[in-house]
This record gives sequence, C-alpha cells and structure tokens, in this order.
Amino acid sequence: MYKLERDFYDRDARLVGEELLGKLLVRKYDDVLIKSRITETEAYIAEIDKASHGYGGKVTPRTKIMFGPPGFTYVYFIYGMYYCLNFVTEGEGICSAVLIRSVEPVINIDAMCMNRYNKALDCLTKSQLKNLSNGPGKLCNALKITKEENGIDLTGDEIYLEDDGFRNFAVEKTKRINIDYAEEAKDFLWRYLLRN
DNA sequence: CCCATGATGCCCT
DNA sequence: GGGCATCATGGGT
Repeated sequence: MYKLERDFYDRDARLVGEELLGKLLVRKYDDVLIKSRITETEAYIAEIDKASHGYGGKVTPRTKIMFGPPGFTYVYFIYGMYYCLNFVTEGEGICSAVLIRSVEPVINIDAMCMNRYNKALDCLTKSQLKNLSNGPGKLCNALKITKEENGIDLTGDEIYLEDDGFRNFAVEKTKRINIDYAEEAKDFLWRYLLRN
C-alpha cells in the first residue's frame, strides 16, 4: 500500500485515466476517513479536445487550475446542482485532467450513506445503495466534495490516492458520454471502465 | 430494465 | 442570455 506522488499525475491524461482504475481514493475531513475504489474515469486534453473546458487555450478563473502543475484537484459546478471531481495531469502549461466518474465504497460506507442520503446503510433501499457513488455528481456528494475542495494538492492529506495492489480486472475503453457538442472529440475512446 | 423530462445556478460571452 | 463533463423521478416493458 503506497500513496501516489506527483510524478504519477505528470503524464498524459489518457494514461493516468486508465491507471487510476482500481486505485483507492482517500478522503479525509474532520475526524472522518473514507476510502473508495475508482471504477470509471474520463480523460480531457484541451489541445485536441473540443469537450475540454480549456479547449482553445481558454484560460478563465474556472479553468486556470488545469493549466497549472499536475497533482491538484479541479472541481467544477454543473447543471446548477452538482459538482464533478477531476485530477489535473501533465506539466504546467498543458491543460488536461481526468474526471472521476464512479467509485465503489471500501472503508466507511456509513459516512458515504449519511453524506448522500442522510440515512444509515441498513436504511437504504436497494436502488439507493446501487446509486451511492456510481456517477460523478453522486460520488462528490458521498465524499463531501464541493468547490471548497477545488485546487487541493493530491500529495496532501485531504484527498489523495493509494495503490493497494488491486490488479485483478480488465480495462474497457469507450466513447465519453454527454459531450454531443464536441464534434469529432465525442468519438475519442477516452472513457475507462474497470471490468469484473 | 429503459427512456423522457425537469430541476437549477454558475460560467462565460 | 444560452449552455451545461448530471441526477432523481415517474411511467412503461
């Protein structure tokens, strides 16, 4: 079991996105510790990707974190209601990131249930359990991640990743979803899913 | 299971 | 003012 350091993130977002599968996402706040396993990601690389918020070198207050050094969070607000968690990849000046689309609970599922439904695990319906953290907005709710967590250093102790040696799975690569506006980029196979 | 729809507010032009 | 890297819900199969 070891923590991923900055060099892990300082690579092509597609490679990082694929290698994030199976890693443990650790979240600490107050006296709470939650660990979950990453099961779905998507890569975004502004230079060649019309789906990226930074496409065309568009530096704004929102996107500037993605132009900075690797190994920081990029959390954005979407559809007036939800947050999405990304990890910034590659060196300073290169706008790229990986969106975390789905995680599964590993440690402290109770805290995740309370954060998301304000209900204990044994009070959840089957549907609520299935939908606990299987979407980018859902997992931010379950892990208590909001715009307050934008720009966090992943080598710190609030949000970081661990490799626990979990390797027994196959990787599926598909088109990314909900980016129909992105023309040719919508067909890039930059969505990575853990199978098994 | 699937699909259609409405919610809701920030960001950027 | 338009658009959006989503989700919960409700109804049909």
